[in-house]
Amino acid sequence: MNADPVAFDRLRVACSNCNLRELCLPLGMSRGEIEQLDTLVATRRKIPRGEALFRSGDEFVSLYAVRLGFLKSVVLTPEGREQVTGFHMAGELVGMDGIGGGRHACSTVALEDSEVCAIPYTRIEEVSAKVPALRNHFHRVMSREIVREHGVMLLLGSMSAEERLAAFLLNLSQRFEARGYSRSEFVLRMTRAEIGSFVGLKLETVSRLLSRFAADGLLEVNQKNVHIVDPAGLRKIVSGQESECRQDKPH
Amino acid sequence: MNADPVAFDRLRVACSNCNLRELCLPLGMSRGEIEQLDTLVATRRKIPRGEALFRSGDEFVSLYAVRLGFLKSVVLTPEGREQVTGFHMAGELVGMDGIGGGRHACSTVALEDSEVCAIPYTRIEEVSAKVPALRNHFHRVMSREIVREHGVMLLLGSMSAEERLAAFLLNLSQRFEARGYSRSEFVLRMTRAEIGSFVGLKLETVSRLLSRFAADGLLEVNQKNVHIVDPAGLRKIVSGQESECRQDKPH
DNA sequence: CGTTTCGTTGAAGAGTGTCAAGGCCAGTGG
DNA sequence: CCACTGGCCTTGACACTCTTCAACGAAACG
Repeated sequence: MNADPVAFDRLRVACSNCNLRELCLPLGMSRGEIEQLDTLVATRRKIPRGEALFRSGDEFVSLYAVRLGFLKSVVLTPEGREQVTGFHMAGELVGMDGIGGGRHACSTVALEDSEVCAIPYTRIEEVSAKVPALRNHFHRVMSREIVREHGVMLLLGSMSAEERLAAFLLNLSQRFEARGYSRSEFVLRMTRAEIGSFVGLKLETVSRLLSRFAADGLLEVNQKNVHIVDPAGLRKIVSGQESECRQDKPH
Repeated sequence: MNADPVAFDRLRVACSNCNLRELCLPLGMSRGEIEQLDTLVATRRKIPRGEALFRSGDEFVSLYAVRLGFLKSVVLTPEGREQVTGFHMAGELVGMDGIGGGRHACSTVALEDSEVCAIPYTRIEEVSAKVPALRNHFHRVMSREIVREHGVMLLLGSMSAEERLAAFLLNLSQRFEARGYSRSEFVLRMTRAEIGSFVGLKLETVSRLLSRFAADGLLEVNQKNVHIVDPAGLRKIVSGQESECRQDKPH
Protein backbone atom coordinates (compact mmCIF):
# COMPACT_ATOMS: atom_id res chain seq x y z
CA MET A 1 0.00 0.00 0.00
CA ASN A 2 3.00 2.24 0.48
CA ALA A 3 5.47 3.19 -2.17
CA ASP A 4 8.25 2.24 0.18
CA PRO A 5 6.83 0.38 3.11
CA VAL A 6 10.16 -0.71 4.54
CA ALA A 7 11.48 2.79 4.81
CA PHE A 8 8.22 3.85 6.41
CA ASP A 9 8.37 0.96 8.83
CA ARG A 10 11.77 1.95 10.11
CA LEU A 11 10.96 5.63 10.30
CA ARG A 12 12.51 7.34 13.27
CA VAL A 13 9.90 8.82 15.54
CA ALA A 14 10.19 11.80 17.81
CA CYS A 15 7.99 12.00 20.89
CA SER A 16 8.61 15.72 20.95
CA ASN A 17 6.69 16.11 17.70
CA CYS A 18 4.03 13.57 18.44
CA ASN A 19 0.51 14.80 18.94
CA LEU A 20 -0.04 12.18 21.63
CA ARG A 21 2.36 13.91 24.00
CA GLU A 22 -0.46 14.60 26.39
CA LEU A 23 -1.59 11.01 26.63
CA CYS A 24 1.39 8.82 26.08
CA LEU A 25 4.69 8.28 27.83
CA PRO A 26 5.72 11.95 27.72
CA LEU A 27 2.76 12.92 29.87
CA GLY A 28 3.78 15.39 32.51
CA MET A 29 7.34 15.78 31.32
CA SER A 30 9.12 18.98 30.46
CA ARG A 31 10.16 19.88 26.93
CA GLY A 32 13.75 18.99 27.73
CA GLU A 33 12.84 15.67 29.23
CA ILE A 34 10.72 14.78 26.25
CA GLU A 35 13.64 15.44 23.98
CA GLN A 36 15.58 12.86 25.95
CA LEU A 37 12.66 10.53 25.41
CA ASP A 38 13.28 10.88 21.69
CA THR A 39 16.48 8.92 22.19
CA LEU A 40 14.37 5.86 22.93
CA VAL A 41 14.62 5.40 19.16
CA ALA A 42 11.15 4.12 18.70
CA THR A 43 10.30 2.78 15.29
CA ARG A 44 6.81 2.85 13.98
CA ARG A 45 4.97 -0.22 12.92
CA LYS A 46 1.68 -0.64 11.13
CA ILE A 47 -0.60 -3.48 12.15
CA PRO A 48 -3.34 -4.27 9.65
CA ARG A 49 -6.69 -5.18 11.07
CA GLY A 50 -6.79 -8.74 12.33
CA GLU A 51 -3.03 -9.11 12.67
CA ALA A 52 -1.13 -9.54 15.89
CA LEU A 53 1.29 -6.99 17.26
CA PHE A 54 2.72 -9.86 19.30
CA ARG A 55 1.52 -13.26 20.38
CA SER A 56 1.56 -15.04 23.67
CA GLY A 57 4.92 -16.80 23.95
CA ASP A 58 6.76 -14.39 21.64
CA GLU A 59 10.07 -13.16 22.92
CA PHE A 60 9.67 -9.85 24.68
CA VAL A 61 11.74 -7.06 23.20
CA SER A 62 9.68 -3.90 23.06
CA LEU A 63 6.85 -2.03 24.60
CA TYR A 64 4.44 -0.41 22.20
CA ALA A 65 2.73 2.93 22.39
CA VAL A 66 -0.46 2.94 20.37
CA ARG A 67 -0.40 5.85 17.95
CA LEU A 68 -3.53 5.12 16.07
CA GLY A 69 -6.17 2.47 15.89
CA PHE A 70 -7.70 0.00 18.28
CA LEU A 71 -6.37 -3.27 19.66
CA LYS A 72 -7.33 -6.02 22.06
CA SER A 73 -5.25 -8.17 24.35
CA VAL A 74 -6.19 -11.79 24.88
CA VAL A 75 -4.92 -14.53 27.13
CA LEU A 76 -5.67 -18.07 26.17
CA THR A 77 -5.03 -21.33 27.94
CA PRO A 78 -3.88 -24.64 26.50
CA GLU A 79 -7.42 -25.96 26.94
CA GLY A 80 -8.76 -23.22 24.71
CA ARG A 81 -10.21 -20.94 27.31
CA GLU A 82 -9.98 -17.36 26.15
CA GLN A 83 -10.22 -14.03 27.93
CA VAL A 84 -9.97 -10.55 26.50
CA THR A 85 -8.00 -8.62 29.10
CA GLY A 86 -8.23 -5.20 27.58
CA PHE A 87 -8.87 -2.91 24.66
CA HIS A 88 -6.26 -0.36 23.75
CA MET A 89 -6.45 2.97 22.02
CA ALA A 90 -4.15 5.84 21.05
CA GLY A 91 -1.71 6.89 23.72
CA GLU A 92 -1.84 3.65 25.67
CA LEU A 93 1.18 1.50 26.34
CA VAL A 94 0.96 -2.24 25.68
CA GLY A 95 3.30 -5.15 26.13
CA MET A 96 4.14 -4.71 29.79
CA ASP A 97 3.07 -8.28 30.42
CA GLY A 98 6.30 -9.41 28.79
CA ILE A 99 8.78 -7.82 31.17
CA GLY A 100 8.31 -10.35 33.92
CA GLY A 101 9.04 -13.51 32.02
CA GLY A 102 10.96 -12.42 28.95
CA ARG A 103 8.06 -13.63 26.82
CA HIS A 104 4.68 -12.15 26.19
CA ALA A 105 1.93 -13.59 28.34
CA CYS A 106 -0.89 -12.47 26.10
CA SER A 107 -1.54 -11.73 22.45
CA THR A 108 -2.34 -8.26 21.24
CA VAL A 109 -4.28 -7.98 18.00
CA ALA A 110 -5.38 -5.00 15.93
CA LEU A 111 -9.16 -4.63 15.67
CA GLU A 112 -8.72 -1.98 13.00
CA ASP A 113 -5.69 -0.90 11.01
CA SER A 114 -3.40 0.45 13.69
CA GLU A 115 -0.04 1.98 14.19
CA VAL A 116 2.31 1.74 17.16
CA CYS A 117 5.66 3.08 18.26
CA ALA A 118 7.93 0.22 19.27
CA ILE A 119 10.15 1.11 22.19
CA PRO A 120 12.94 -1.41 22.85
CA TYR A 121 12.82 -2.33 26.49
CA THR A 122 16.57 -2.27 26.85
CA ARG A 123 16.45 1.37 25.81
CA ILE A 124 13.84 2.12 28.43
CA GLU A 125 16.10 0.54 31.01
CA GLU A 126 19.07 2.60 29.89
CA VAL A 127 17.31 5.89 29.54
CA SER A 128 15.40 5.49 32.79
CA ALA A 129 18.74 5.22 34.56
CA LYS A 130 19.52 8.75 33.45
CA VAL A 131 16.12 10.41 33.33
CA PRO A 132 14.30 10.28 36.65
CA ALA A 133 11.14 11.70 35.13
CA LEU A 134 10.91 8.84 32.65
CA ARG A 135 11.67 6.25 35.27
CA ASN A 136 9.02 7.60 37.55
CA HIS A 137 6.51 8.01 34.81
CA PHE A 138 7.07 4.52 33.56
CA HIS A 139 6.41 3.18 37.03
CA ARG A 140 3.22 5.21 37.16
CA VAL A 141 2.04 3.78 33.87
CA MET A 142 2.56 0.22 35.11
CA SER A 143 0.89 1.03 38.41
CA ARG A 144 -2.09 2.47 36.60
CA GLU A 145 -2.36 -0.70 34.59
CA ILE A 146 -2.52 -2.65 37.85
CA VAL A 147 -5.23 -0.36 39.14
CA ARG A 148 -7.15 -0.62 35.89
CA GLU A 149 -7.12 -4.38 36.25
CA HIS A 150 -8.40 -4.06 39.80
CA GLY A 151 -11.33 -2.25 38.28
CA VAL A 152 -11.94 -5.04 35.82
CA MET A 153 -11.79 -7.56 38.64
CA LEU A 154 -14.40 -5.54 40.50
CA LEU A 155 -16.55 -5.54 37.40
CA LEU A 156 -16.17 -9.26 36.77
CA GLY A 157 -16.40 -10.29 40.38
CA SER A 158 -19.25 -8.27 41.73
CA MET A 159 -21.45 -6.82 39.03
CA SER A 160 -24.55 -8.10 37.26
CA ALA A 161 -24.61 -8.42 33.48
CA GLU A 162 -26.45 -5.11 33.14
CA GLU A 163 -24.01 -3.31 35.39
CA ARG A 164 -21.02 -4.75 33.59
CA LEU A 165 -22.15 -3.66 30.18
CA ALA A 166 -23.13 -0.20 31.38
CA ALA A 167 -19.75 0.21 33.07
CA PHE A 168 -18.00 -0.98 29.94
CA LEU A 169 -19.82 1.50 27.71
CA LEU A 170 -19.16 4.39 30.07
CA ASN A 171 -15.49 3.47 30.22
CA LEU A 172 -15.22 3.48 26.45
CA SER A 173 -17.13 6.74 26.27
CA GLN A 174 -14.79 8.41 28.70
CA ARG A 175 -11.70 7.20 26.88
CA PHE A 176 -12.99 8.42 23.55
CA GLU A 177 -13.71 11.78 25.09
CA ALA A 178 -10.19 12.00 26.53
CA ARG A 179 -8.92 11.60 22.97
CA GLY A 180 -11.05 14.35 21.58
CA TYR A 181 -13.75 12.16 20.08
CA SER A 182 -17.39 12.32 20.94
CA ARG A 183 -18.25 10.77 24.26
CA SER A 184 -21.78 10.08 23.14
CA GLU A 185 -21.32 8.64 19.68
CA PHE A 186 -18.71 6.10 18.75
CA VAL A 187 -18.06 2.88 16.92
CA LEU A 188 -17.53 -0.41 18.69
CA ARG A 189 -14.43 -1.75 17.03
CA MET A 190 -14.88 -5.18 18.57
CA THR A 191 -17.49 -7.88 18.08
CA ARG A 192 -20.19 -8.76 20.60
CA ALA A 193 -18.25 -11.89 21.43
CA GLU A 194 -15.17 -9.82 22.27
CA ILE A 195 -17.16 -7.49 24.47
CA GLY A 196 -18.66 -10.56 26.09
CA SER A 197 -15.30 -12.13 26.72
CA PHE A 198 -14.01 -8.95 28.29
CA VAL A 199 -16.96 -8.45 30.63
CA GLY A 200 -17.51 -12.13 31.33
CA LEU A 201 -20.75 -12.65 29.40
CA LYS A 202 -21.87 -14.58 26.36
CA LEU A 203 -22.34 -12.70 23.13
CA GLU A 204 -26.08 -13.33 23.15
CA THR A 205 -26.34 -11.68 26.55
CA VAL A 206 -24.41 -8.67 25.31
CA SER A 207 -26.66 -8.39 22.30
CA ARG A 208 -29.82 -8.69 24.38
CA LEU A 209 -28.63 -6.10 26.87
CA LEU A 210 -27.76 -3.64 24.13
CA SER A 211 -31.25 -4.11 22.75
CA ARG A 212 -32.74 -3.63 26.19
CA PHE A 213 -30.72 -0.49 26.88
CA ALA A 214 -31.93 0.83 23.54
CA ALA A 215 -35.53 -0.05 24.39
CA ASP A 216 -35.14 1.79 27.68
CA GLY A 217 -33.95 4.88 25.89
CA LEU A 218 -30.47 4.78 27.36
CA LEU A 219 -28.79 4.51 24.00
CA GLU A 220 -29.25 3.90 20.30
CA VAL A 221 -27.49 0.98 18.66
CA ASN A 222 -27.01 0.38 15.00
CA GLN A 223 -24.67 -2.50 14.45
CA LYS A 224 -21.32 -1.24 15.70
CA ASN A 225 -22.49 2.34 16.04
CA VAL A 226 -23.50 3.41 19.52
CA HIS A 227 -25.10 6.65 20.57
CA ILE A 228 -25.29 7.12 24.29
CA VAL A 229 -28.45 9.07 24.95
CA ASP A 230 -28.66 8.91 28.72
CA PRO A 231 -25.23 8.58 30.34
CA ALA A 232 -26.72 9.41 33.73
CA GLY A 233 -29.03 6.46 33.36
CA LEU A 234 -26.10 4.21 32.63
CA ARG A 235 -24.26 5.57 35.63
CA LYS A 236 -27.28 4.82 37.75
CA ILE A 237 -27.22 1.25 36.57
CA VAL A 238 -23.53 0.89 37.37
CA SER A 239 -24.06 2.22 40.86
CA GLY A 240 -26.71 -0.40 41.43
CA GLN A 241 -29.74 1.88 41.77
CA GLU A 242 -31.31 0.90 38.51
CA SER A 243 -33.92 3.31 37.24
CA GLU A 244 -37.50 2.35 38.08
CA CYS A 245 -38.88 3.03 34.63
CA ARG A 246 -38.42 -0.55 33.60
CA GLN A 247 -40.16 -2.19 36.52
CA ASP A 248 -43.54 -2.05 34.84
CA LYS A 249 -42.36 -3.86 31.74
CA PRO A 250 -41.66 -7.35 32.87
CA HIS A 251 -39.07 -9.16 30.78
CA MET B 1 3.73 -6.62 73.84
CA ASN B 2 7.32 -5.59 73.28
CA ALA B 3 9.62 -4.17 75.87
CA ASP B 4 10.50 -1.40 73.48
CA PRO B 5 8.09 -1.49 70.57
CA VAL B 6 9.29 1.75 69.06
CA ALA B 7 12.84 0.57 68.79
CA PHE B 8 11.64 -2.66 67.30
CA ASP B 9 9.42 -0.85 64.89
CA ARG B 10 12.27 1.21 63.56
CA LEU B 11 14.68 -1.65 63.40
CA ARG B 12 16.98 -1.45 60.43
CA VAL B 13 16.50 -4.42 58.16
CA ALA B 14 19.03 -5.99 55.88
CA CYS B 15 17.88 -7.85 52.79
CA SER B 16 21.23 -9.59 52.76
CA ASN B 17 20.40 -11.35 55.99
CA CYS B 18 16.76 -11.99 55.24
CA ASN B 19 15.68 -15.55 54.72
CA LEU B 20 13.24 -14.39 52.06
CA ARG B 21 16.06 -13.49 49.68
CA GLU B 22 14.95 -16.16 47.29
CA LEU B 23 11.39 -14.92 47.02
CA CYS B 24 11.41 -11.20 47.59
CA LEU B 25 12.96 -8.22 45.85
CA PRO B 26 16.52 -9.62 45.97
CA LEU B 27 15.54 -12.57 43.81
CA GLY B 28 18.16 -13.23 41.19
CA MET B 29 20.57 -10.57 42.38
CA SER B 30 24.20 -11.05 43.23
CA ARG B 31 25.54 -10.76 46.76
CA GLY B 32 26.95 -7.34 46.01
CA GLU B 33 23.74 -6.09 44.50
CA ILE B 34 21.77 -7.29 47.47
CA GLU B 35 24.03 -5.32 49.75
CA GLN B 36 23.12 -2.23 47.77
CA LEU B 37 19.51 -3.20 48.30
CA ASP B 38 20.13 -2.90 52.02
CA THR B 39 20.45 0.83 51.52
CA LEU B 40 16.75 0.94 50.78
CA VAL B 41 16.52 1.39 54.54
CA ALA B 42 13.42 -0.63 54.99
CA THR B 43 11.84 -0.51 58.42
CA ARG B 44 9.81 -3.36 59.71
CA ARG B 45 6.24 -3.01 60.75
CA LYS B 46 3.92 -5.40 62.53
CA ILE B 47 0.30 -5.54 61.51
CA PRO B 48 -2.00 -7.26 64.00
CA ARG B 49 -4.73 -9.42 62.56
CA GLY B 50 -7.63 -7.36 61.30
CA GLU B 51 -5.69 -4.13 60.97
CA ALA B 52 -4.90 -2.33 57.74
CA LEU B 53 -1.40 -1.90 56.39
CA PHE B 54 -2.83 0.96 54.35
CA ARG B 55 -6.27 2.03 53.25
CA SER B 56 -7.67 3.13 49.96
CA GLY B 57 -7.09 6.88 49.71
CA ASP B 58 -4.05 6.92 52.01
CA GLU B 59 -1.10 8.85 50.73
CA PHE B 60 1.34 6.56 48.98
CA VAL B 61 4.81 6.55 50.48
CA SER B 62 6.12 3.02 50.62
CA LEU B 63 5.94 -0.38 49.08
CA TYR B 64 5.80 -3.27 51.48
CA ALA B 65 7.47 -6.64 51.29
CA VAL B 66 5.56 -9.21 53.29
CA ARG B 67 7.92 -10.90 55.72
CA LEU B 68 5.46 -13.00 57.59
CA GLY B 69 1.75 -13.52 57.77
CA PHE B 70 -1.14 -13.29 55.36
CA LEU B 71 -2.95 -10.26 53.98
CA LYS B 72 -5.73 -9.39 51.57
CA SER B 73 -6.21 -6.43 49.26
CA VAL B 74 -9.69 -5.03 48.72
CA VAL B 75 -11.12 -2.38 46.47
CA LEU B 76 -14.43 -0.86 47.41
CA THR B 77 -16.65 1.59 45.62
CA PRO B 78 -18.62 4.49 47.06
CA GLU B 79 -21.78 2.42 46.61
CA GLY B 80 -20.40 -0.27 48.85
CA ARG B 81 -19.41 -2.79 46.24
CA GLU B 82 -16.42 -4.75 47.41
CA GLN B 83 -13.87 -6.92 45.66
CA VAL B 84 -10.93 -8.79 47.10
CA THR B 85 -8.19 -8.35 44.49
CA GLY B 86 -5.58 -10.58 46.03
CA PHE B 87 -4.15 -12.46 48.96
CA HIS B 88 -0.53 -11.90 49.89
CA MET B 89 2.02 -14.04 51.63
CA ALA B 90 5.69 -13.93 52.60
CA GLY B 91 8.00 -12.57 49.94
CA GLU B 92 5.34 -10.74 47.98
CA LEU B 93 5.40 -7.02 47.32
CA VAL B 94 2.28 -4.97 47.98
CA GLY B 95 1.32 -1.35 47.53
CA MET B 96 2.20 -0.94 43.87
CA ASP B 97 -1.32 0.34 43.23
CA GLY B 98 -0.29 3.60 44.88
CA ILE B 99 2.47 4.65 42.51
CA GLY B 100 0.16 5.79 39.75
CA GLY B 101 -1.94 8.25 41.65
CA GLY B 102 0.07 9.13 44.73
CA ARG B 103 -2.65 7.52 46.83
CA HIS B 104 -3.48 3.92 47.45
CA ALA B 105 -6.27 2.58 45.29
CA CYS B 106 -7.07 -0.36 47.53
CA SER B 107 -6.88 -1.33 51.18
CA THR B 108 -4.57 -4.04 52.39
CA VAL B 109 -5.51 -5.78 55.62
CA ALA B 110 -3.79 -8.45 57.70
CA LEU B 111 -5.75 -11.70 57.94
CA GLU B 112 -3.37 -12.92 60.62
CA ASP B 113 -0.69 -11.16 62.62
CA SER B 114 1.76 -10.12 59.96
CA GLU B 115 5.01 -8.32 59.48
CA VAL B 116 6.22 -6.29 56.52
CA CYS B 117 9.31 -4.39 55.43
CA ALA B 118 8.38 -0.87 54.42
CA ILE B 119 10.43 0.40 51.51
CA PRO B 120 10.06 4.12 50.86
CA TYR B 121 9.27 4.60 47.21
CA THR B 122 11.57 7.59 46.88
CA ARG B 123 14.42 5.33 47.91
CA ILE B 124 13.46 2.78 45.29
CA GLU B 125 13.56 5.53 42.72
CA GLU B 126 16.98 6.69 43.86
CA VAL B 127 18.56 3.30 44.20
CA SER B 128 17.11 2.02 40.96
CA ALA B 129 18.92 4.86 39.18
CA LYS B 130 22.20 3.38 40.31
CA VAL B 131 21.50 -0.34 40.42
CA PRO B 132 20.33 -1.71 37.07
CA ALA B 133 19.57 -5.10 38.58
CA LEU B 134 17.14 -3.59 41.07
CA ARG B 135 15.51 -1.43 38.45
CA ASN B 136 15.03 -4.34 36.15
CA HIS B 137 13.85 -6.62 38.89
CA PHE B 138 11.38 -4.08 40.16
CA HIS B 139 9.93 -3.82 36.67
CA ARG B 140 9.66 -7.56 36.52
CA VAL B 141 7.77 -7.66 39.80
CA MET B 142 5.25 -5.13 38.56
CA SER B 143 4.91 -6.93 35.26
CA ARG B 144 4.28 -10.20 37.04
CA GLU B 145 1.56 -8.53 39.06
CA ILE B 146 -0.08 -7.48 35.80
CA VAL B 147 0.15 -11.02 34.48
CA ARG B 148 -1.22 -12.42 37.73
CA GLU B 149 -4.22 -10.15 37.36
CA HIS B 150 -4.70 -11.35 33.79
CA GLY B 151 -4.99 -14.80 35.31
CA VAL B 152 -7.62 -13.63 37.75
CA MET B 153 -9.54 -11.99 34.92
CA LEU B 154 -9.45 -15.29 33.06
CA LEU B 155 -10.75 -17.03 36.15
CA LEU B 156 -13.52 -14.52 36.78
CA GLY B 157 -14.47 -14.06 33.17
CA SER B 158 -14.51 -17.56 31.80
CA MET B 159 -14.67 -20.19 34.49
CA SER B 160 -17.56 -21.93 36.22
CA ALA B 161 -17.88 -21.82 39.99
CA GLU B 162 -16.31 -25.26 40.34
CA GLU B 163 -13.39 -24.37 38.11
CA ARG B 164 -12.80 -21.10 39.94
CA LEU B 165 -12.61 -22.67 43.35
CA ALA B 166 -10.40 -25.51 42.15
CA ALA B 167 -8.05 -23.03 40.50
CA PHE B 168 -8.00 -20.92 43.63
CA LEU B 169 -7.09 -23.88 45.85
CA LEU B 170 -4.37 -25.05 43.50
CA ASN B 171 -2.93 -21.57 43.38
CA LEU B 172 -2.79 -21.37 47.17
CA SER B 173 -1.31 -24.84 47.34
CA GLN B 174 1.45 -23.95 44.93
CA ARG B 175 2.30 -20.76 46.76
CA PHE B 176 2.50 -22.53 50.09
CA GLU B 177 4.77 -25.11 48.56
CA ALA B 178 7.05 -22.41 47.14
CA ARG B 179 7.47 -21.18 50.70
CA GLY B 180 8.41 -24.53 52.08
CA TYR B 181 5.04 -25.39 53.57
CA SER B 182 3.00 -28.41 52.68
CA ARG B 183 1.27 -28.15 49.35
CA SER B 184 -1.41 -30.58 50.44
CA GLU B 185 -2.33 -29.37 53.91
CA PHE B 186 -2.82 -25.77 54.86
CA VAL B 187 -5.03 -23.33 56.67
CA LEU B 188 -7.33 -20.94 54.90
CA ARG B 189 -6.56 -17.65 56.56
CA MET B 190 -9.56 -15.97 54.99
CA THR B 191 -13.31 -16.47 55.46
CA ARG B 192 -15.59 -18.12 52.92
CA ALA B 193 -16.95 -14.68 52.11
CA GLU B 194 -13.47 -13.42 51.30
CA ILE B 195 -12.76 -16.40 49.08
CA GLY B 196 -16.10 -15.78 47.45
CA SER B 197 -15.37 -12.12 46.83
CA PHE B 198 -12.03 -12.99 45.27
CA VAL B 199 -13.37 -15.64 42.92
CA GLY B 200 -16.66 -13.90 42.20
CA LEU B 201 -19.01 -16.21 44.10
CA LYS B 202 -21.24 -15.97 47.14
CA LEU B 203 -20.05 -17.49 50.35
CA GLU B 204 -22.79 -20.13 50.29
CA THR B 205 -21.59 -21.30 46.90
CA VAL B 206 -18.02 -21.54 48.16
CA SER B 207 -19.18 -23.53 51.14
CA ARG B 208 -21.28 -25.88 49.03
CA LEU B 209 -18.45 -26.46 46.58
CA LEU B 210 -15.98 -27.25 49.34
CA SER B 211 -18.47 -29.78 50.65
CA ARG B 212 -18.94 -31.24 47.21
CA PHE B 213 -15.19 -31.49 46.56
CA ALA B 214 -14.90 -33.27 49.89
CA ALA B 215 -17.74 -35.63 49.01
CA ASP B 216 -16.01 -36.39 45.71
CA GLY B 217 -12.82 -37.29 47.54
CA LEU B 218 -10.82 -34.40 46.12
CA LEU B 219 -10.05 -32.91 49.50
CA GLU B 220 -10.87 -32.92 53.19
CA VAL B 221 -12.18 -29.79 54.83
CA ASN B 222 -12.40 -29.06 58.50
CA GLN B 223 -13.31 -25.46 59.07
CA LYS B 224 -10.29 -23.51 57.85
CA ASN B 225 -8.11 -26.60 57.50
CA VAL B 226 -7.82 -28.01 54.03
CA HIS B 227 -6.16 -31.21 52.98
CA ILE B 228 -5.87 -31.64 49.24
CA VAL B 229 -6.17 -35.35 48.57
CA ASP B 230 -6.39 -35.40 44.80
CA PRO B 231 -4.60 -32.44 43.22
CA ALA B 232 -4.78 -34.10 39.81
CA GLY B 233 -8.54 -34.22 40.14
CA LEU B 234 -8.61 -30.51 40.89
CA ARG B 235 -6.40 -29.82 37.90
CA LYS B 236 -8.75 -31.81 35.76
CA ILE B 237 -11.62 -29.64 36.93
CA VAL B 238 -9.71 -26.46 36.14
CA SER B 239 -8.92 -27.66 32.66
CA GLY B 240 -12.58 -28.22 32.04
CA GLN B 241 -12.55 -32.00 31.67
CA GLU B 242 -14.29 -32.72 34.92
CA SER B 243 -13.82 -36.24 36.20
CA GLU B 244 -16.61 -38.61 35.25
CA CYS B 245 -17.04 -40.09 38.69
CA ARG B 246 -19.69 -37.58 39.58
CA GLN B 247 -21.80 -37.88 36.45
CA ASP B 248 -23.92 -40.67 37.89
CA LYS B 249 -25.06 -38.56 40.82
CA PRO B 250 -27.38 -36.00 39.28
CA HIS B 251 -27.55 -32.68 41.13
C1' DC C 1 -23.44 -13.17 -5.88
C1' DG C 2 -22.62 -16.77 -2.96
C1' DT C 3 -20.27 -17.48 1.35
C1' DT C 4 -18.98 -16.37 5.77
C1' DT C 5 -19.00 -13.83 9.76
C1' DC C 6 -21.66 -11.26 12.85
C1' DG C 7 -25.82 -9.98 15.20
C1' DT C 8 -30.62 -10.58 16.96
C1' DT C 9 -34.21 -12.98 19.15
C1' DG C 10 -36.89 -16.87 21.31
C1' DA C 11 -37.54 -20.89 24.34
C1' DA C 12 -35.88 -23.84 27.71
C1' DG C 13 -32.74 -25.21 31.26
C1' DA C 14 -28.60 -25.11 34.21
C1' DG C 15 -26.06 -22.83 37.48
C1' DT C 16 -25.76 -19.44 41.07
C1' DG C 17 -27.84 -16.35 44.04
C1' DT C 18 -31.15 -15.40 47.78
C1' DC C 19 -33.38 -16.25 51.95
C1' DA C 20 -33.77 -18.72 56.02
C1' DA C 21 -32.71 -21.87 59.74
C1' DG C 22 -29.53 -24.11 62.46
C1' DG C 23 -24.77 -25.73 64.01
C1' DC C 24 -20.06 -24.97 65.47
C1' DC C 25 -16.53 -22.45 67.74
C1' DA C 26 -13.97 -18.79 70.31
C1' DG C 27 -14.30 -15.21 73.28
C1' DT C 28 -16.60 -12.92 77.31
C1' DG C 29 -18.70 -12.17 81.54
C1' DG C 30 -21.21 -14.05 85.22
C1' DC D 1 -17.12 -23.62 85.07
C1' DC D 2 -21.05 -22.47 82.41
C1' DA D 3 -24.22 -19.72 79.72
C1' DC D 4 -24.27 -16.28 76.50
C1' DT D 5 -23.00 -13.95 72.43
C1' DG D 6 -21.53 -13.09 67.87
C1' DG D 7 -19.06 -14.45 63.95
C1' DC D 8 -18.49 -18.00 60.72
C1' DC D 9 -20.00 -21.99 58.29
C1' DT D 10 -23.32 -25.41 56.40
C1' DT D 11 -27.38 -26.89 54.21
C1' DG D 12 -32.03 -26.71 52.07
C1' DA D 13 -35.67 -24.72 49.16
C1' DC D 14 -36.70 -21.63 45.84
C1' DA D 15 -36.10 -17.73 42.56
C1' DC D 16 -33.89 -15.72 38.93
C1' DT D 17 -30.16 -14.45 36.00
C1' DC D 18 -27.61 -15.90 32.44
C1' DT D 19 -26.35 -19.55 29.24
C1' DT D 20 -27.38 -22.82 25.72
C1' DC D 21 -29.35 -24.21 21.56
C1' DA D 22 -31.47 -22.95 17.52
C1' DA D 23 -33.17 -20.32 13.75
C1' DC D 24 -32.96 -16.45 11.07
C1' DG D 25 -31.54 -11.85 9.25
C1' DA D 26 -27.96 -8.47 8.03
C1' DA D 27 -23.66 -7.02 6.77
C1' DA D 28 -18.91 -7.87 5.11
C1' DC D 29 -15.91 -10.17 1.86
C1' DG D 30 -13.77 -12.48 -1.80
